[in-house]
Amino acid sequence: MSVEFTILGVLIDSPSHGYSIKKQLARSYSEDFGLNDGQLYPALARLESRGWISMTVVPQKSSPARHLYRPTTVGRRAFREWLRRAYPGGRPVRYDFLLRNEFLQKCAFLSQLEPDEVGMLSAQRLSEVERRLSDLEKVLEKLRERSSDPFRQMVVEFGIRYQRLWRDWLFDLMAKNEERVSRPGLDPRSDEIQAVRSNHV
Amino acid sequence: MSVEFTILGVLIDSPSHGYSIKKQLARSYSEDFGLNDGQLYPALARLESRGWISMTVVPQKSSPARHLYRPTTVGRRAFREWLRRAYPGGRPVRYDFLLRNEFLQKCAFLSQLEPDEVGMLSAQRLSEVERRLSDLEKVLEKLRERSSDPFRQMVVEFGIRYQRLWRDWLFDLMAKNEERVSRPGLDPRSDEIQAVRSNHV
DNA sequence: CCGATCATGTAACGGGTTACATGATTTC
DNA sequence: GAAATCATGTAACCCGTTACATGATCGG
Repeated sequence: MSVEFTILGVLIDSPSHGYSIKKQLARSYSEDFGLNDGQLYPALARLESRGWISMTVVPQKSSPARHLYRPTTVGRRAFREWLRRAYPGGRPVRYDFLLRNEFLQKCAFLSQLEPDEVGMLSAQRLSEVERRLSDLEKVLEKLRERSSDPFRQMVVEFGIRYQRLWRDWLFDLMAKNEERVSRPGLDPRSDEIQAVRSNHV
Repeated sequence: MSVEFTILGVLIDSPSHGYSIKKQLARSYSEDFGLNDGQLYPALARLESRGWISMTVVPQKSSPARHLYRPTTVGRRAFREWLRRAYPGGRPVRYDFLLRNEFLQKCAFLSQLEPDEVGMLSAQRLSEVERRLSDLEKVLEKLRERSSDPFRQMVVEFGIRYQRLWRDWLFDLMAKNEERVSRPGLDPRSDEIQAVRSNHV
């Protein structure tokens, strides 16, 4: 269900073909928003079979024909319902941090590694974060120049703040890791031993 | 692959049975880390069939027998390799914000709704965020009392900062939304019309 | 007696990821 | 001549989610 609505939304903004949807998303949210083909084309097919969009073939001279998709009335209605729909009361919206992020997953077990190994992993992650941060900052600037939809700007703004959160947090992590070096005491595996000794359950 | 390593890591800390793994994770990361049964038990089976863990049945008086899992030597080695493994150079680590989060997905299209509808959705999301924030703060406090692994504390710390990011960002979003009320000008659908008029591609 | 807790799983479905397959045109 | 861009898709695999299925004990 998830990516489908984004695609539908883009089509409501302006009818277009698969390849162009990809481009639009990359342009508004950074290249890393890589909507892959194996997701895009089947999603379009599903939307069509559900009657939410309809397709016309537009032949091109000197390049494969485009499949131009347009939202139907039913599709527009479904989209608006989705937009308005609040999350039904109790539903927890599962862990939206931690999972899906390998670094955080690893973090929980980092005391098993030597401090310098931890340092290397963190440094690597940091450089990735900074690359993304500058990407997104450029994207936001462009959106501002075009004075595009303020809510879309806010989405990118979120991304920027998210990268900054990572950056600051990584600095703190590295500091914690340094502390471990200066105060040795515990060798990397001591936690494990303690835990095993302590019990199960 | 993803949850499997977390499970394996927990088993390396201390051998235990499925149900207890669930509990441990809930305890260290908040109840919202709901590792569901349909994920947990098959994952254990896969880990076993791969030879990374081994199982012994431990009968209980007055409750179903426990299946106690222990990491094997191969399993420990695989885990350490995973821990140490840096993300192979180029791999982009797809969009880790925006997707998987319905609210952000919706945000991109929020100008299609009336300001008060946007207000309601944001307020709802905000209350969810605050609930989580206080949950996680309690978790962190407990971890500190037990003076548990500093890296695990950092994971929860990340979660807290993440919720705070959401909170602050939602305030800004609500402010932007208010601005829209005071300066009417654009009716909710004007963007759509502009876009359609402007062109496709 | 009811609901929570302990304890195990399976089945069906949907969706994301990667890789494969094709082929013309444009740019360096 | 090679690589990128435009343009479409399919197939296989893995994984996550939800719901179903079972059953005993314990506390209120």
